[in-house]
Amino acid sequence: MGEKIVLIDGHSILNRAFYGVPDLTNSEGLHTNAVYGFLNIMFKILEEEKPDYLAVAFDLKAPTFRHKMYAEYKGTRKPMPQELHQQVPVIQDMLRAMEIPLLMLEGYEADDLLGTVSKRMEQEGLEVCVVSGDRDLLQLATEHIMIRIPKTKRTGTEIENYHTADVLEKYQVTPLQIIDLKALMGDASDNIPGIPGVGEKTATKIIAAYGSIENAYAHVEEIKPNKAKESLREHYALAQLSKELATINIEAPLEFELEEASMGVLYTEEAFELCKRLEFKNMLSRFECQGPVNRVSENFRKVSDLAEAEKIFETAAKAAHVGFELILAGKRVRGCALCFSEEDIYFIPAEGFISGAYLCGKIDMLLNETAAASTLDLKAQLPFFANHAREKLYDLALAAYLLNPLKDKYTYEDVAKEHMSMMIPSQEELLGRKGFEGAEDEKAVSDCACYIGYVAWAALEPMQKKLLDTGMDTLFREIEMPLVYTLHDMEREGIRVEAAALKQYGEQLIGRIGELETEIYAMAGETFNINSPKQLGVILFEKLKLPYGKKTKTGYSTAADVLEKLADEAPVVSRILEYRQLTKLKSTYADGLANYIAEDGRIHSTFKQTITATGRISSTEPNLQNIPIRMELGRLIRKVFIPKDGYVFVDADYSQIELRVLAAISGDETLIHAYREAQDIHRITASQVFHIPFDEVTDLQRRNAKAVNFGIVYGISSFGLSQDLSITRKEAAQYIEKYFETYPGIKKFLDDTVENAKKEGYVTTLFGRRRPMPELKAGNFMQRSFGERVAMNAPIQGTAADIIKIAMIRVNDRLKAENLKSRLILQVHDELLIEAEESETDEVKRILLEEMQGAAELSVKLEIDMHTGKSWYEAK
DNA sequence: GTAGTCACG
DNA sequence: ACGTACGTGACTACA
Repeated sequence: MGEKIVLIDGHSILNRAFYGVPDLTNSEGLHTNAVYGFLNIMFKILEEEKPDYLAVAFDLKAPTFRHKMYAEYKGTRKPMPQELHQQVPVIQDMLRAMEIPLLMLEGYEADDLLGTVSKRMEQEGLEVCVVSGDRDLLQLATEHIMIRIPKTKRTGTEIENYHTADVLEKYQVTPLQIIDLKALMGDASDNIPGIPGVGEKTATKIIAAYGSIENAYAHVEEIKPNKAKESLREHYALAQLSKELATINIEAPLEFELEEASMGVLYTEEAFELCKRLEFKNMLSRFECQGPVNRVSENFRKVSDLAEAEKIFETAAKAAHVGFELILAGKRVRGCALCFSEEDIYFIPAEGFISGAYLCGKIDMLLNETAAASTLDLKAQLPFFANHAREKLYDLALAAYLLNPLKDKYTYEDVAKEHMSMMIPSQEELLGRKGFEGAEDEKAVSDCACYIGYVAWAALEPMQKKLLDTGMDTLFREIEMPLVYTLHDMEREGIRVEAAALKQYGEQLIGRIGELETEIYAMAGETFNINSPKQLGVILFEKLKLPYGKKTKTGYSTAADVLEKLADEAPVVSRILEYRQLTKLKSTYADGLANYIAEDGRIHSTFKQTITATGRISSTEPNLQNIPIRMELGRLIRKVFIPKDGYVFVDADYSQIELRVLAAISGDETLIHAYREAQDIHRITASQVFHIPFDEVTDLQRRNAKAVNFGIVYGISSFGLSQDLSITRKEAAQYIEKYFETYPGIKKFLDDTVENAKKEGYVTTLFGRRRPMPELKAGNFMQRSFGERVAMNAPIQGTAADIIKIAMIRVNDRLKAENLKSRLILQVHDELLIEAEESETDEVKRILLEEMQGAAELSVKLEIDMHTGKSWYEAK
């Protein structure tokens, strides 16, 4: 068997991939789906063919000989969409990085280059495989040249293969006759004209019978049907032109050295970096076995001997810095990972003479002795530690979050990839879905732990440097790291919930839900699942023929704002709205929360520090940051949140923190002054914007001003404001214009922020937190506008988040420093809730006021509203 | 697993 | 012309 070469039709496969793979975008806003699909097809072919040589052909922009022959050639072809066009240089860079030669020649199309090279290679005795989405290439098929046409189907990519015989079988003509076929039937996609009145069926019959258009023309009188006969007679010249156009030139003057196409490693460092940038996670795993990266695992050691473990901890304490990770299986310590050099990478399992408690104690000690230590996800490990020095401790998951808050996970393999350019297997790959809890493969457990320890150690230096380079070092050390301990304290404390009262609340809802259900079915004339937007849509908009407003991807929208507009049209609508409200309260709050009440009668939510793009924290299992308050019925839920005996709740929230932050960081004199002057910022805004005396501002004017104030914080748009106020876009635009006239500093700040975001690719908060802004590089209006709003909002929301984080740390620390029994238990973005021992109430209030107000020194004073009560309901 | 909806700041 | 306010998490339905 001779050697084999694979030749790929670059544009054609890229095109096919573009339409076959759903849209993908990396965090820079680069579209990547076509590149991704291309590589997948290429790798699949390479795996199947295992060729000795590989090259990819591309068209150049310059006109080809076909343009000279036929002015309209490809003239009317649909231009490539921008999203695809962007990806052409990207795939070319990728192929170059993989050291695959690109075949390009001015005046020739990729087809011609493929034809030329495949014929030359065939002559040299090679097996040739040409990959294209374009059936034109079939004319090249021979015994030794196989044409492969990938088709994207639901089940994946299937590839049709054609040697001479396959073409004959499928098209009833020889490969070369494919050209004649095209000359008759034309090809819309290639702008080959063809002759009128002849389709695929007739063309095939004619060519099968006469062999070529020339011979067919010689026997034109015999041709049937009549329509084809006339057409051929009349348009023979056109058919000849088409034939020439469709003929692939196999003698292009292309310089091609076979040796350069020799299959190399493909997985070069450069290709790896590019894959990383494009965020091709799956693709990266192909690089896994390459290079030195995985050699670290040769130094992994499992240590089960107590004396040896002692020794390792001793050596670790003297190291420049140490990476560690307590390996947890649910509530059990399964061991610990320790790393302090490229050679010293250990997993110490909690078995035999080594107990979990021993390991926890050793790490606590180690942290007090060591110069610096790093780990991933410190908060998860804190329940197992007693006390240790905090200053030299680095949680690298947090560092990774600060460096790019847009990712959805910050696992060790992710950190390794991002910050060490290293591909290592993930926990799931090593241990399966259950992780350390279920894993029985001892070697895998040890390896996984060692990988974690190694990354915790090795990533510190590059990440520390990046934090310094990005100006986020202080934010990391003084806000995010200390906050870990604060959040852990809050999680451990939890909040007391009266189970019986919660149950009662739920039961009280059931009756009314049942009533509504009956009424809705009666009004609809049938029973259906009211909770199904799909079924509900059918009832409202088809059966009851109500006018539908918005449509969603899948059908009619039945969202509350749509239904509210229909409430007057049919009485069933308001019942549906009420039904929705009540079932929400029942399922999410009454029943939902009950499942989370722990043995101690309290709910311990988890606060997540690495989720939001803006720097806020989030709350899960359950989410205690979205307990109802706006509607009275929902608000009543808060009566079941109560302080423990002898305690009260003290609730403090920042008054309009985001708008104050905006006033301060924009430096707008008028707005800053307004905040110094007046209590009611929305009223004074109305007065200033509408040029009327403060006392004469109507409620409507105040409401409008308030909406504009909110809109500004969200990254204003006339459309959004018009929706909110139910006014026209024009009116909304006028409000905004007047607002900006009144507060020119705000306008300048927002404009500058967007401009700077476009230039730098990110925005920052007052404390240096960054949010990357990939959206702004995107071409389409929708995405770009979204990016602009985000750019305006992120510094505001983010700065407010920074401020309350500072306040939380200080409040929590001070409660402890003053030996108080009162504890911080909740944060709801601009609000802190403290469970205060009754006699400490005044001191707690003082601490809250001082630390919340003092968290940041702004040109606008931060005001705090405070309430106390015997339930969360009362304390608001 | 995704889409739609709705609770909060 | 395009068609959304910014940031989250939980629940239900449905493929």
